[in-house]
Amino acid sequence: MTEQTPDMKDIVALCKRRGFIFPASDIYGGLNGFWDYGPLGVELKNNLRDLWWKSMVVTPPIGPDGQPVQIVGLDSSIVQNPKTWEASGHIGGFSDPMVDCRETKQRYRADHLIVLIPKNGEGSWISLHEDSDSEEMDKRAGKLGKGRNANDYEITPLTSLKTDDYANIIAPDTKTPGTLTEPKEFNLMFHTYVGATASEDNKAYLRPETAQGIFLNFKNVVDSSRVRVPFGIAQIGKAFRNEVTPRNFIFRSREFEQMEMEWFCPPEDAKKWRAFWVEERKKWWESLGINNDSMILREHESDELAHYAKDGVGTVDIEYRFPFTAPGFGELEGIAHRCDFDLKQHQEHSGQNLEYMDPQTQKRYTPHVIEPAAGLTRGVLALLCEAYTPDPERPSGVYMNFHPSVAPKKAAILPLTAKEEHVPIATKLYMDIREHYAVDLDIKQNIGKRYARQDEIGTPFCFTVDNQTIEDQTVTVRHRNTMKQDRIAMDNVLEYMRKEMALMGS
RNA sequence: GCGGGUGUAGCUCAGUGGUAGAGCAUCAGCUUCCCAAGCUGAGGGCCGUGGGUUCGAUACCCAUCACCCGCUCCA
Repeated sequence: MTEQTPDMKDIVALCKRRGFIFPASDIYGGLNGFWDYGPLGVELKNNLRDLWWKSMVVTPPIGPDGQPVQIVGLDSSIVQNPKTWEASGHIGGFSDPMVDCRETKQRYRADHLIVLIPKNGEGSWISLHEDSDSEEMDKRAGKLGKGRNANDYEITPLTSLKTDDYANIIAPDTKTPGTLTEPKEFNLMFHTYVGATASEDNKAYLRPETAQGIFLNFKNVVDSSRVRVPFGIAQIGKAFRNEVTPRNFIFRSREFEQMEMEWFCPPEDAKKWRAFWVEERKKWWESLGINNDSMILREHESDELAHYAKDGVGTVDIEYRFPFTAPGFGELEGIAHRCDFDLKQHQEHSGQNLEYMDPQTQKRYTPHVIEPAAGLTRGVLALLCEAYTPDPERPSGVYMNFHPSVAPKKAAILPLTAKEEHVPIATKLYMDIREHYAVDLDIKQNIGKRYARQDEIGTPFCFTVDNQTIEDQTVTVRHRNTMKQDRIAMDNVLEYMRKEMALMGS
């Protein structure tokens, strides 16, 4: 690929101009971290959503044993009993106390700072990042403690100190004490109140991930659907995170949509299944037209693993080279080994038995979970970025190279002129095709303008009715990417589309 | 949340202390048998919002909101 990385500004502008994505509550000046999907954006998003559902629930992949794997769907509510989030660790772990340095304007996670307290009680206390090695400690101690070294100090986590002591603490990137602010809580979960009165008793949360709804329903699904481990439960839905800094268009927004599948398997098979799902998921993104070179697999370092994945075989991210991360990559999907953390937690907090009884071996155990969790809205962004293709050679200057399976419109039916003879034929063709595919009928303005418009919204095919159509019932097919034309029988348009779309998809 | 930048038509932008322009888009008419987004015309903005200075603010000052970049964050 020799093409340049497109500029995010141009993509955002096209999204607004053509009705893919608007700032949420635009007429009131927008709202930080929220976006609305316009007429074409919702088509694109729904296409992606439906393709995921199909690949997971309707036609799940063939497993290692040659048989299709078993996955069922679910749609759980956004607001759950708040105990859910205590059990999941989100109430404790999803809020990080932060301290700011007034002098350097740096911000630190309070639980990532350590403090050196002089053993003899004299002099300032020195704070450092917790991962500082002894060399750095000696250096800071020497500089700020007048020649002392780390051995002259006690090491204490900042979080165990009182805020009264902060006046005597030197922030990690300064020389004078007393510049640290007191810790502020950043809870990333939105909360609300259930019922008419607002009080702590009926406080509830908007889910920060869809996954927990699946774990809450594990027992219900097992008891009602004849599934047997290994099997999966899939869910698509909105999730909410009160991000400190929403950034990069829809990449990190406060309201977003996830496509998550929890795959329950025997603990000893976790590794095998993780490898299986990584492979499957990567193939899936490729099948939607995401270039293989634009994606990488990235194994999480042990220190960045989430609390639920600490003891497992690890997490792999499928990352895409977004224009704002290039030449680096940003997360599109994570495949995590959540171990038995969630089921165990919910079993403990709810008092319900969530173990699985294997009908063959008659053994009870808690299944382990492999979780392919993809961002639907991030997927939309990746599709937009991938499709955006500047082309100075054509009138529109740009076209959206969507894979036909995700394109909001699969074809446009165009009478070459607005003359009486062309319009009724085109209209009839449109009425036939729209039963099968999302298509546009566009009559107004000259043909060049209409082709250009379809290029900008990424319509793969245009079928044009002209004078020859009247004589021999054929139409021209104009291809978006090449601008080349063929002529085919009007009766074959549907079949042609089927064939071409399969071809482009392979 | 901090620092810097930006905010003028649907989009990209110009502009001035005396209440606004271009290109593209949109719409209409014309033209057109294939990219000729060609021709003609029209609609559309109290210049992000709220204050202040001023006889007068889109312009200067303050605040606020949104977006962009960098921190921070993203279990």
